[in-house]
Amino acid sequence: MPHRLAVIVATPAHSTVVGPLSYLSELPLAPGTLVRVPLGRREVLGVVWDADPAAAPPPADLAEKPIAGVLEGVAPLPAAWRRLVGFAAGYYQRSPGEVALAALPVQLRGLNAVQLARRLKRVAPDLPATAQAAGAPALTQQQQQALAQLQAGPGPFLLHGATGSGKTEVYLRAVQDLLERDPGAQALVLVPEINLTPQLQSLFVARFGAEQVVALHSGLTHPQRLRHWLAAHAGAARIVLGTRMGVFASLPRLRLIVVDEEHDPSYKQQEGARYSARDLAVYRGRLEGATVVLGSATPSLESWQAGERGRYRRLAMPERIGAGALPRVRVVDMNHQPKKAVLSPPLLEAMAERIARGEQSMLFLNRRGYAPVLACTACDWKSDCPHCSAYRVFHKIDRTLRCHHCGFTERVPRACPLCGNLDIAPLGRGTERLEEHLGELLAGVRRPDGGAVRIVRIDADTTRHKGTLEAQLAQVHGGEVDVLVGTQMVTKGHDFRRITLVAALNPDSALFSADFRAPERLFALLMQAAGRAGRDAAQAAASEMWVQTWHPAHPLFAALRRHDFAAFAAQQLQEREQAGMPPFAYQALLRAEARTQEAAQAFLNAAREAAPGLEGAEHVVLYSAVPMAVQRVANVERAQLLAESTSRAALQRFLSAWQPVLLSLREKGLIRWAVDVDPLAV
DNA sequence: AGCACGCCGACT
DNA sequence: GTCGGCGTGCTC
Repeated sequence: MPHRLAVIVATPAHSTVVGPLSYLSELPLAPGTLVRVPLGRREVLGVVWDADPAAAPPPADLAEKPIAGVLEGVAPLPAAWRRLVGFAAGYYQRSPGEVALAALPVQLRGLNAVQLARRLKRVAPDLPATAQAAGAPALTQQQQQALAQLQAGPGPFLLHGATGSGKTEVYLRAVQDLLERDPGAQALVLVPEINLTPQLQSLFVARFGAEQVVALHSGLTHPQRLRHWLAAHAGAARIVLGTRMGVFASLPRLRLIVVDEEHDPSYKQQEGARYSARDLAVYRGRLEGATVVLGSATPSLESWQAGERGRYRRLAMPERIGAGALPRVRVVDMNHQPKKAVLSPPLLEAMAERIARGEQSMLFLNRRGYAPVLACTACDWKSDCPHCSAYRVFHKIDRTLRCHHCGFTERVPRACPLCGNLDIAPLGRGTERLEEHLGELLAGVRRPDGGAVRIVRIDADTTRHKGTLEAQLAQVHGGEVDVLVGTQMVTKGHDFRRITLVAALNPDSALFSADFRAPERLFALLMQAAGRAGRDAAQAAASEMWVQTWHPAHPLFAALRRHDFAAFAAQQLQEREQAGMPPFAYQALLRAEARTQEAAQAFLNAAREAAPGLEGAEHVVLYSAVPMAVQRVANVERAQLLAESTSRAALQRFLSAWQPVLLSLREKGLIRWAVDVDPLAV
């Protein structure tokens, strides 16, 4: 008598196939076993799932097929991993199959038994971990205290450490301590961006040896990804460094999870299953009895509030290592500067002084390209994207107009396409134009060796090719650059020792944004940027962070001047509480994409009308359907509807009850829809 | 998601 | 007369 198996496969969330599929097998197979199963006319990878005793038996007329095969040599995925996937699928309203299969290396799908056996042989042997204490610096007192509390346990911990306070060393020591106590244990260290993995990896490899450490992120080739994944899954790799996808790594002996820069929005996946790797890390830690450390100089208000409430234990490291003071913050009131000045005279003067002394400055402007819009001076033509409700950005370097939403690119027209006027002008400025402008402004300034000022720009455009970011960073570190111009990309993580002046040119839009999280992000960005300056203790005293603003009296700047995150957080949390916003309320967005805005909104309105009476609905407020901020992208109209509740559990119950209703509401013209739980931008 | 089937425009 | 556009529909 063949055995009946529940198997999950990569079915998308809104397919009519919900829940695990039922297959037959000659042999009983443990949950977590990787299998190949026939699906339609294809054969796909699946995971044997835990049988749900409450599930209805499959219908009598269902012709169950036998599985096609088992992936031999790969141990079944552990129960804790399956529970994590099951939780994530439920919480973020997707199918377990979609979550699970997205978390597995794609090569598992394609390899036959022989190829897989060959790959398995290459996975590093299961050696006990050996911490090489060599090269470990002595800990400061505050680092020792943080570490002692971590070891005393349970957590989760929120490590609130100023930039330069040595959080990374605390992570390294926590891992070292873990491996010394338990040579088979595994640690997972997450960072927000793939760019930050190489430097972290070299630190960990230097401390623990290359054979202990593997990376898991989207920048790996398929064979690398498989090899690293298998090493973690087999327990051979003791330390896994990864981006948000790493939270789903299979780690049979996971004991420690570090989420560095926990406030970073990159931890929230923005497509498919829209999970928060930080939140799942906390859940996973509880599930597996692993210590969780969330680290940041500017924690998310969600995490900070959890600290206030005692749900997270806060560890404070307010001081920079060495004598390094935090840079002095200088707020320039643009109301008192010459009209149209992009760089205020005092800032320009301060930069010129640094250049003359052989020091580096860094300017950041959150807008790449030359100018965000090109406009005709005679009529009202502007460089709209024909496919999106957005302007195309002028890139002077190749004389193109590029849409940053859909990628549509054209040569800049010689004349206005509407009226034929030859005079079309850039409006506003991006990093490209700033770089050019700066070259003119600093043309008369000389370096100590009498040479001209050297400016380098770092943004997504200059680093498109592999290796260029590293090369540009090396230029900065090597002192071959006097002024660094860039987007927020340069403010993250990179340790520039020679920079003594950092300036934010145009941060005001975030102060009055419709997005209630904009001030939080701006404060984090400015604190992060300030942290770039004065890393070298010898120069720290003279380091400065400049901010140009039209609203110098804004409380955000007062807190920034004092480097006082706690004061800023308290003020923001008070505002959020009064307005009933997260973390004092829980949100979910229903997003719809359709051929027409009407069709998108019709779906959302129907969904809203179907809500009353559903479980949890009495505790959930549904707002009106509205077009998204960028209403049309690549000729697809987008709209969304906000659901909000003061009870996370009620919101969850409601979303689960809503899902089947949404499935039945497919309007014509509707392309796709998705639920985004705990959205970052509303 | 794939991968089918299924009905209407420009080509060998 | 076919090749092929992508609009619905199904997969244990």
